[in-house]
Amino acid sequence: LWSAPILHCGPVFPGGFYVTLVSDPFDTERVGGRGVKMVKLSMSKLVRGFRDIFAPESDAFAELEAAARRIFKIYGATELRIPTVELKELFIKSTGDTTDIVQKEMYAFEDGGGRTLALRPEGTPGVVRAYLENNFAQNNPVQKFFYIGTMFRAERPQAGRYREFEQIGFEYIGNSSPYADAEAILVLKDIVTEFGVKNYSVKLNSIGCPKCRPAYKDALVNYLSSRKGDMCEKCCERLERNPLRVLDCKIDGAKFKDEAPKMVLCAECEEHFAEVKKTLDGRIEYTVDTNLVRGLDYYSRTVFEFQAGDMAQNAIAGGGRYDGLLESMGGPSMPAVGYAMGVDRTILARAKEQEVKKQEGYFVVSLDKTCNAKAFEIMQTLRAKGVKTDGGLFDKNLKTQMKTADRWGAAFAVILGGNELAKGTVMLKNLQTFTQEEISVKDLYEKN
RNA sequence: GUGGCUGUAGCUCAGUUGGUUAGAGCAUUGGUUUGUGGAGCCAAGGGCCGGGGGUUCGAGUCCCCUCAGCCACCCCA
Repeated sequence: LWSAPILHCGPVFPGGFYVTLVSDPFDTERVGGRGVKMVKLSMSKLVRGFRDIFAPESDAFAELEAAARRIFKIYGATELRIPTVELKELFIKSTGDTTDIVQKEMYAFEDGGGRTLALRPEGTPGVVRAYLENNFAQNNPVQKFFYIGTMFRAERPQAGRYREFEQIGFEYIGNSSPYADAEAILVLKDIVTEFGVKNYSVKLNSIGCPKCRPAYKDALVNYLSSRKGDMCEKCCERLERNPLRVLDCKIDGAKFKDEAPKMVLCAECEEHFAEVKKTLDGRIEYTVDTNLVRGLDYYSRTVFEFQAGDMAQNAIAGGGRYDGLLESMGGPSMPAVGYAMGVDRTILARAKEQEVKKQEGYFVVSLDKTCNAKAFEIMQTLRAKGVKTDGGLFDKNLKTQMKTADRWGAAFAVILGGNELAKGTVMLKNLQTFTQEEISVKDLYEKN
């Protein structure tokens, strides 16, 4: 018993106390005998990096998800719902065992059956696993999937960076054509536009394939090793794990940029990239950024990133081609391209652009008890017509009801008092222009 | 994960070299002698001063620990 962890037992007593067994029998605070302690019940707290999302932010989530579903449907993509938990090794194999995501940000745990599982840190591995496991490669190889769900990474939280965050992802499997790359980028653009983000920029690059990248990587590592003395500590680490990142270093990356060997794409990659750019020209504004590198191991050829906002976490979406991933996971050789969009960051980007609160619908006000029944009837009739209608605070005074109408964002107040009730009319007040008119209830219904 | 800043009412913030019962604005609730909100007036409610420990006659204030948020790094969406 004494080695057991703290056990809660028994009911909560008045004053918010409950009895608990503690593992240390010599606990000095014990009150009820050996190892038994009265503890003040404390309000459960939100876990760091996790959060509650209320309206209007929760509305924005629903809006973006709806916009994405509309656009994906137009592009012929189908929704794939993947599980939140996978075997940990899936992420090690696919995301890459050198990435920070796998090395230190995964929520991994052992379940009761001795399996080592992990909360998904990204969606692509699950989608690919589902594709392979259900043998799409044989039966119906070309697939356009999208998914919507929250991901988990144990990073230090910051604005636009949470430990549980939502991503909307797109994976186009089985098409090696540069048009597939363009399609992935354009479907993303259409969603961002549909949702209403205006100020964003698109960065594009090609990081080559297993034919041309290793040669470049070797040349770069060679060069950088010779310059190790000029590098910051962190870059020396980067040199081991992800040498391309050294050129991005804010401390002294610029020193090497000009001298460092340049990426030379092989003929096939060059042609592919040229075709992608040609297809995008005139359809989307973008800039080629030869320093754009993805942090995940599986990318090849085309990589891209959508950026918006002024904070450090300005990447609202990122992705690229991953032709080698399926084969490296034990599947057939199968090309693929995809991306993930950070829902929170996209919403944040739009919120900074527009702060106008929109007013819509009716708020029904009743001035005294004799009018309440009729007022409620008006509310339900408008609702039956599909019009956003609120109200019902009939016990409150007029001032409070009007204030509430304003606060809840109604466009019109429908005011019903004894005079109107007798005549079968209402006062219809436009809350934006301050004007009002008396109209019959019948007219009110017919307007909607 | 590393470094810096912050934490007092629902929100934004005052709070003096440590000293009575911790304040303001906005918000909320009620009233304004009975029908009009987004700047009228009057009144009221609302505080584990993030949490724990220490120093002291006395801590919102000083010290230590801890939790959380923000910023930068790191990384990524």
